[in-house]
Amino acid sequence: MQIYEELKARGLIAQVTDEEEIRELVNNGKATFYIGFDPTADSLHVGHFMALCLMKRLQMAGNKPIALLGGGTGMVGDPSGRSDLRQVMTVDTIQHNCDCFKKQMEHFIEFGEGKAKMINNADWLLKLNYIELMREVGSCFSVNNMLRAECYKQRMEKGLTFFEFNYMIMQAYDFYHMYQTDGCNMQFGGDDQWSNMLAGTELIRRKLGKDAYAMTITLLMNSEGKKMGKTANGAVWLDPAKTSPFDFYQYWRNIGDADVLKCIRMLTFLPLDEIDAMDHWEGSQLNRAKEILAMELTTLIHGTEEAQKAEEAAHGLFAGGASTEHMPTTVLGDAQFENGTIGALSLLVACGLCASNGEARRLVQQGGVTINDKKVEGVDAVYQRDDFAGEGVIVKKGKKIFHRAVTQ
RNA sequence: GGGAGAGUUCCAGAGCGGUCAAAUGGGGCAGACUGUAAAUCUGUUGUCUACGACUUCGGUGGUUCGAAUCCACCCUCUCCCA
Repeated sequence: MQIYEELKARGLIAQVTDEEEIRELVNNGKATFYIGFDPTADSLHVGHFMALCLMKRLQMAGNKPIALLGGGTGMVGDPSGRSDLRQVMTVDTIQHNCDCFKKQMEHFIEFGEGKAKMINNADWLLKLNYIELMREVGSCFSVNNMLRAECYKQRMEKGLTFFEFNYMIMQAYDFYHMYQTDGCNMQFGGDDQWSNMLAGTELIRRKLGKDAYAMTITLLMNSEGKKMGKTANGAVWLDPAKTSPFDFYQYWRNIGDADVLKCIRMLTFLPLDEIDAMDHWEGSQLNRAKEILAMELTTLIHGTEEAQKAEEAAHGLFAGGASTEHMPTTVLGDAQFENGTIGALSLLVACGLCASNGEARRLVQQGGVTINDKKVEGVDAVYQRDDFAGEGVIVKKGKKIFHRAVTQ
């Protein structure tokens, strides 16, 4: 099976500008393609990971990848599909985030001579002169068309500033620029980027009279139509300091039945026939598929060793006989103890399991806290300092959240 | 530039002088059920030294015994006209 067919079979391809041409280019290793990453945070997330996987797959098929850091476009911020204005980032933040992205990307993709290339659009965008830019490309954009673009729909109701409106032009300019400097003839990106990407192929056609292509990756949505890779507390990050390997593993382990196979197909490198075999699994058997998904992904992101630790920890906790080894841990200092004891509520807050004393109180009253395998019966429960020595104390919030507290 | 309207707790959105820590829905958290799933049902959802106290309704000042609610100015946003 050739690469294009494989991508299609995995459900990764959302939209393409010219299927025949793209198939031809990609399958024969003739594409030089770029994917843009705007430095909106100090870590990559699952969406970026999908893009990086795509990059890797296409690279293995002989195509030349360019990872484009959005040091310039990040100065503006993409309004696509958003209902409100993005927080405008400071120059320092953008630089910091770019550095973080760069470091993480190097784990997944090999950069260097003859391999993948990494460039930053700050290198050309920041130098642009307003009047010159307008004279060069301004006449190639129809405001009427831009306003019709799907990505601005939501903003037409709440208002779109001229500042953000320009984002599309910046992104189009990137493609136009790299087409000339790097022979970049294709752009990939999330499906929400479709309008911006078309703006680029259109600009190249108008300015240079040449054809360039664009293809979007299906956005990872769950069966309820919500973007995956997000929790109530924010994204599922690739940086272990922001989302621990254990939490990362658990996110995928806890995925809904309806979404398991789709995720395995889109996110893992398992052979398709193996995945098709799982397609018949039903009911609680799907739990096995969830374990496979969680294990595969955690391995890809954090390495075999971390993945195994996460799996062991999960097995330990849910199959009884909790292993405290890989559990998130809080070290309690002297200040937290009063006369050698600490109250249950303070303990919950100290471990970061509750945001406030009141929340902890509620939780205990509702019977949601277990400490050292014993349900906490009252809000005035107290623990001795000695209890925390050695292995420490296991605090369990609800059914799935385990935390360990120790003394120094 | 002119005119109209809006800013309420995580979000949407009621409230229009005391009975407001603020209806309702969503989301979150917990309990029951279960397969570490989904659906469903129940409770809960500002803070605290907790049957009481304290701080919140864009900002600042004012009227009043009393303000999310009234007035003034300011800021932000939306809509209509140019």
